[in-house]
Amino acid sequence: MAKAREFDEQKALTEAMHVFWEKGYEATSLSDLTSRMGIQKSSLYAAYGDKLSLFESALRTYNQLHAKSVRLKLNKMTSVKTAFELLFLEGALPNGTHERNGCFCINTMVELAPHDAKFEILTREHQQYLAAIFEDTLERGVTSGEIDGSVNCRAIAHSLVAAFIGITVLKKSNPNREWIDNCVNSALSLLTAPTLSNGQKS
Amino acid sequence: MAKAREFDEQKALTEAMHVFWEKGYEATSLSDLTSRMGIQKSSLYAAYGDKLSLFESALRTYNQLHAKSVRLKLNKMTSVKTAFELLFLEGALPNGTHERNGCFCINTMVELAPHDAKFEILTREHQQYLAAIFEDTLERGVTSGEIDGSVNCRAIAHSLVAAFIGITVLKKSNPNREWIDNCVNSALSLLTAPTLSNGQKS
DNA sequence: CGTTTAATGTACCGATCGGTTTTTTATTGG
DNA sequence: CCAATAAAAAACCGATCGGTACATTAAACG
Repeated sequence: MAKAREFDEQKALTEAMHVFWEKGYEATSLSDLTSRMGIQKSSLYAAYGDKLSLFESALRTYNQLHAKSVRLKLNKMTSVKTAFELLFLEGALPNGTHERNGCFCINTMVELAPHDAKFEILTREHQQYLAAIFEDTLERGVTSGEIDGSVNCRAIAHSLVAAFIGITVLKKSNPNREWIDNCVNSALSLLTAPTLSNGQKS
Repeated sequence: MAKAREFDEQKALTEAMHVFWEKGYEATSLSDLTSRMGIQKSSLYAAYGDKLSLFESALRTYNQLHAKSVRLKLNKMTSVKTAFELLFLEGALPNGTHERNGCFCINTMVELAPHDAKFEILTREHQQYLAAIFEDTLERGVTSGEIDGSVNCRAIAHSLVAAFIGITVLKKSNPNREWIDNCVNSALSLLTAPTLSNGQKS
């Protein structure tokens, strides 16, 4: 046997996640990473492979944390509507991170998904996962009677995911508060005012 | 007097726009630009300044083309609802560009707006401009009787902009067709089913 | 304790980055 | 036809890029 790894692999990965999250893939240099992770380049390559595969690991870490955070946030409130309202207004930052960073997965959808099939898939799967969480939450609302049972929960979940993306990205341009409130209200209206065009499959 | 510029300044700028649009700011190198623009580095710097200011010019060009394209698309159809449906499904690519590129302005909101105040402002102003176009279109629908006169056109326009962003970004992960259709239907439902939560200011 | 073995620190790699300087070319006005 | 002038081409710049090779250190086992 030989030396054991001196640094906490998961902790350093979390640091990498924050760097990539803040700056994006291209704008992040190896020295950005090593300084924030507190390790040397050789250790980085030994533990995580090259820059792109480290990025992938960082994104997978984020997606897990994010999904857990979203699930928690939605389950915390008894009112489904209030839960979504909070989620949309605040986002779901795994830790107390700067709001301007937005969502790491969304950022990656924009930067890498169009040019790399691996990230197209990875980001799509996360959106599908979020949609499933949303759908579960909506069905909880149906069960509790808060939401009309005639609505198509899956279709609404799909729309809420897109609304979440739209609001998250829009926030990056620092629009006024009223704008965001309007968007949130419209999104929430989907679960109180089912129209014919929404309740049925195609 | 001396030599006149040999290349078409506006045409080369349009080429630069397409490169930045496809690859983003960081991933685009000067040689990417010069080869696509058909000019040398010295000409580039003389005509447009450094990389960042060329990017800014390219984005401004895009925003103008995009706004014009959106306006045209919305005014082409007599039915406001159909017009928005087409816009949301197809986006508004100034020329026959690859759909996966999405919207250059949205891409910039994600990549640069959080780190550069100039682009935060520039992208926000474009969203505001789009919202104004949307609002005009909605009011046209109210005038024609297609849309209920009690709706808050500005609030709905705000929401439609966010929905547009959400759908455009979501598309980059290549979701199934049903998903997009659900999102479009939900967005359109905003202009047929005004709920109380949406019709009033705060 | 000493050897093995892997993790770390350091020096290094060619390539390319954004940007500038210098040289060449061409055009226009006198 | 000839300066004057500016555009275009090409050579050049230090810095940094992602990635690697090698030397050093230290821990676990016999």
